Amino acid sequence: MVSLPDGSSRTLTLGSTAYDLALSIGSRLAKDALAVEVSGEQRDLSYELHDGDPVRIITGGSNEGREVIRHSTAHVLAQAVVSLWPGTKFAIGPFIADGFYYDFDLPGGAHFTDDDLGRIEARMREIIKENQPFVREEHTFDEGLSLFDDQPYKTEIIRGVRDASLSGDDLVKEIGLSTNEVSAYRNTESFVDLCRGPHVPATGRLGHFKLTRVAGAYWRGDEHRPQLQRIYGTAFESASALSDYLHRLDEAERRDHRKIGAELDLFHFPPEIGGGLPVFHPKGALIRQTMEDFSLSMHRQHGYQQVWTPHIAKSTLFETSGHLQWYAEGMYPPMEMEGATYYPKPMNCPMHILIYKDKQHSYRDLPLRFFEFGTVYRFERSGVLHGLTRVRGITQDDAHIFCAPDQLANELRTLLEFVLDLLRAFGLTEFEAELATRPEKFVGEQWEWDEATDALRSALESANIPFVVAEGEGAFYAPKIDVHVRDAIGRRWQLSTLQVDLQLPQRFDMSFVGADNVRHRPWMIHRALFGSVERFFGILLEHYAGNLPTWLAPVQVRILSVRDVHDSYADEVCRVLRARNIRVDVELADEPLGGRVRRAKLEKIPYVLVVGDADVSSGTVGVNARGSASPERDVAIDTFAERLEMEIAAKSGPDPS
RNA sequence: GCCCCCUUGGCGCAGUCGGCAGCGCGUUUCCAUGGUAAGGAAAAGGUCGUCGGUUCGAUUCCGACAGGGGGCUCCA
Repeated sequence: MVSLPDGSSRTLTLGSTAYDLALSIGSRLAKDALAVEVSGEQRDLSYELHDGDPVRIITGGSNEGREVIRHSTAHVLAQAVVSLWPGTKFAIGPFIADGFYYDFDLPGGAHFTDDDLGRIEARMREIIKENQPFVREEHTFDEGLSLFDDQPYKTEIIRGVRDASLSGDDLVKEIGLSTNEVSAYRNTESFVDLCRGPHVPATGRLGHFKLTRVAGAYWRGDEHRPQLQRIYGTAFESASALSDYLHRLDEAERRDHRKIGAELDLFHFPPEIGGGLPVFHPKGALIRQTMEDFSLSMHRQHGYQQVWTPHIAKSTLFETSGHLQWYAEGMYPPMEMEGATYYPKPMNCPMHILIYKDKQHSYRDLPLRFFEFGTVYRFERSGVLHGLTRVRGITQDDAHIFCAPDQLANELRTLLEFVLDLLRAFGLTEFEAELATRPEKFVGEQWEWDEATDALRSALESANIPFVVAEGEGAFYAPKIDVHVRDAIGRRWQLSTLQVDLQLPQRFDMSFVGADNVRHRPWMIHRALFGSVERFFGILLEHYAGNLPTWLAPVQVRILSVRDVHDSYADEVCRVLRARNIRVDVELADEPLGGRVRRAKLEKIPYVLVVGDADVSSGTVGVNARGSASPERDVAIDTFAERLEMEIAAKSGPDPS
């Protein structure tokens, strides 16, 4: 007798397997079943059930089902590669968020090329067609070591599991083997792979897969260890689910901010300047300035004072701040000048601290909030640069708040509300936060950490957004909150960071005079809301697929005259709108209307106004809004302008399309 | 930095099994006067990323380098 998730139970004959159970419920379920969860542990369908087991059948459409499919497909990939490159050492092949990968060490140091993917896929399809069973084998550690004695990566894993098992470490679970023996899955006489399982019953259950790319990847992610050849792929339960996924990839490609940036003439990366150093063209600069202006006005409303600091400073400043000690590999190399050594600044905080320290502060001054669009330079290895989301010259919307310790909690609470308000104004509405707490190696006093962490936690609780605690993920000097957002197609981006700094005030010997007429140490909050202006710009372009809301659009309105006799009226409408600070341009009648409308649409301009005979005589315009199915005729100019002004003030519309 | 891929007019791409290169968009000019996603014609525009090698001859084959892209690592 076993129990099912719906509360019912079923009686089976002794020795029945999970597959027998599925079959007893329905032949359809038996056909869809891939694996089973028994007492919270995933098992194969061939698993023999025991009396009283709580059982849940795993089918293809679920996340767990897909994990099983992907993991099993990874094994097929490994078998295919081993058969095509005899002598290959294979490492690990897990499922990942949207697919799976497998890492290989090819004989003679060979490398995969893109062309190999097709050959490997073809071999995989043969293996699937053969409908090879996945047969689970359980071995002692010693048996495992001899079974895989020609597979050094496998034996390394087995030894790791054995040692962890002996020490009772959690690592055992992490690697995926949960008892003091090892399990393996055999597909054929010659192909067997170390694995926790579960797997689909046979390769015939697979087939909706695609290999996507090849990459180099270091064994265990350690660049000092051998570089392996990785193949990425994905797999689904059905052809339609696979094709939906491939469409989502196309959608992400369509939204790529680098592509949109080129199409809309917003920015580019001149090789003459250097990798990761963008230039913003007039339209891109306008968008960026609009973002920054709005941010600055919000900061002023929230009690921030704007400051300005230089781009380079003497090495002694970064010695005091500790950057040269802790962050040197992220810094640009130094410049020598008149006997002193200068560095481009990697962060703005030391300079803001110097502004604070220029005079003595009373508790009455606090909190002090210094804000700056500070451009910092960080050395990023060439391989990690990626459009605007990963650059070497970064403009942070950076501020440092200096407060008395008893002000911290309140300051963080209002700050977090501010963060969310600002992001919402940019159309981002789904937030998830991460609270990173004290790591094992830390500086400072335990009570300081506890107090700062509690203040961060209570800010999160009062902001009412979902958050997870990342135990031990904080920097060595401070706990922090990272705010993540989901964009229009559900991708997650890390944006804002709020960090309570317990160290810099001390390193710079900062102080304020308290009500007790004694000097105290202020606490400091680092915070950036966009994170980096460049990165945020790129994320917004992807979120909106280039269809920026009217307040951000570089050209808000384009006016088209129907025929050349309407040109002067078009100019007149342009003057009227421009006088109301609306960003508008005109394209006169030098080609047919359809072509000009099309071009304006491709430029993703929010409103296209068409003016012809009827409009000239009655002072109206035809309004073609981005995303609307049909244009609106005979709208009075003032009516349109007022509507537009309201929309700009509300930072809304028109709908993207 | 490491692995894989890419580099042909402003942009997107063909192509040359080695014999001095083609399309579409865009640009310019002329014609067309067109009420909502491409009107027509003509012209201009490329030392095929750079340097070296093989060859009678290289944009094509080989090598190095540079730039870009996808990953690894790291992070905003």
